[in-house]
Amino acid sequence: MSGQSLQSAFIIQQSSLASKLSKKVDGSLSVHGISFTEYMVLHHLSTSPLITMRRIELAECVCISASGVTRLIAPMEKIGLVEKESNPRDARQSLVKLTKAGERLYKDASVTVEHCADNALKALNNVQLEKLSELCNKVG
Amino acid sequence: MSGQSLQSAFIIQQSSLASKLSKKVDGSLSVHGISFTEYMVLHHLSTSPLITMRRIELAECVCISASGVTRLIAPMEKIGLVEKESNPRDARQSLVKLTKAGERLYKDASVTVEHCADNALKALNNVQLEKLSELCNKVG
DNA sequence: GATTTATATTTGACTACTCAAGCATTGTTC
DNA sequence: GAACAATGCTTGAGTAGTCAAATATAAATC
Repeated sequence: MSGQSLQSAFIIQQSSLASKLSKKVDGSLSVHGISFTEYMVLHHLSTSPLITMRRIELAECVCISASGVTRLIAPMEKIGLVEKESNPRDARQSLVKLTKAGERLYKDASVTVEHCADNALKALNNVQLEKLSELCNKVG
Repeated sequence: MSGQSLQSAFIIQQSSLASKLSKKVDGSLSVHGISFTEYMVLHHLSTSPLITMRRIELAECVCISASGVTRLIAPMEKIGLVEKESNPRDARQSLVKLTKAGERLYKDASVTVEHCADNALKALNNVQLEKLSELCNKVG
């Protein structure tokens, strides 16, 4: 038996768990016509003070590349979930702002995500979940 | 302040953490010429009793689709990390078996993954990591 | 203030998947 | 044992990203 370190084992476990969870959430969001990644954009925008973010900030938050943001945002803009704003102080930037429609969709989708999350995490009580979250927070 | 449930918040936190961790591991594995997904295949094969698995089992373990396995395994077979075997009892099956070279690469890559995992998880001691792992296990 | 360097974004070419359809084989049912 | 359904796998077409190069603007340096 070649012993595997606790750390390696956790990395593998975590990757598998994340896959399963994100597929669940992604599936549940399909009724709203958005992916989990798009939901993440709406989430980060709506929790941002001016419901507006730079594309690079979004990339960082959503854990994708800058070009990934460009390609992700384009269709969201087309269907009116977000709109482009420019920063008068810096013409390089292209700010992304949540629209009213985007905000509405985010609220609706959040209900779905909550149901899905509750269901996926029903094996844990609130104390356990808080502990888990705290430990994850230490890692990241 | 629209309160977000503990559950939703965790799903988002977890997804972001998984992204970061898997990118780290993936990057570290590049010196061995394999991706994290390919490492997962080697891992599951090498911990399997006959170092041999059906493609559908692999798909399940690695959390990708059956066609994903087909496309993933093809180049691994070409470079000799795994080989195809057939099941005399069921001609539909195409078994995947770890080769000696695959085993060697897995061992080398595991050292890298351990270093990477140790580094990524250095904020947690063993007790905390065990607790974290146990809680994740309850979820999945 | 001209030149160089750094930053923000987009684009082209690519990779790593996905899903749905197809094919071969096996199992079931009558 | 013939017909139908289910299983294991592959293939074609599409999607969601990646990276490196290009472009535009801003900041720093001389």
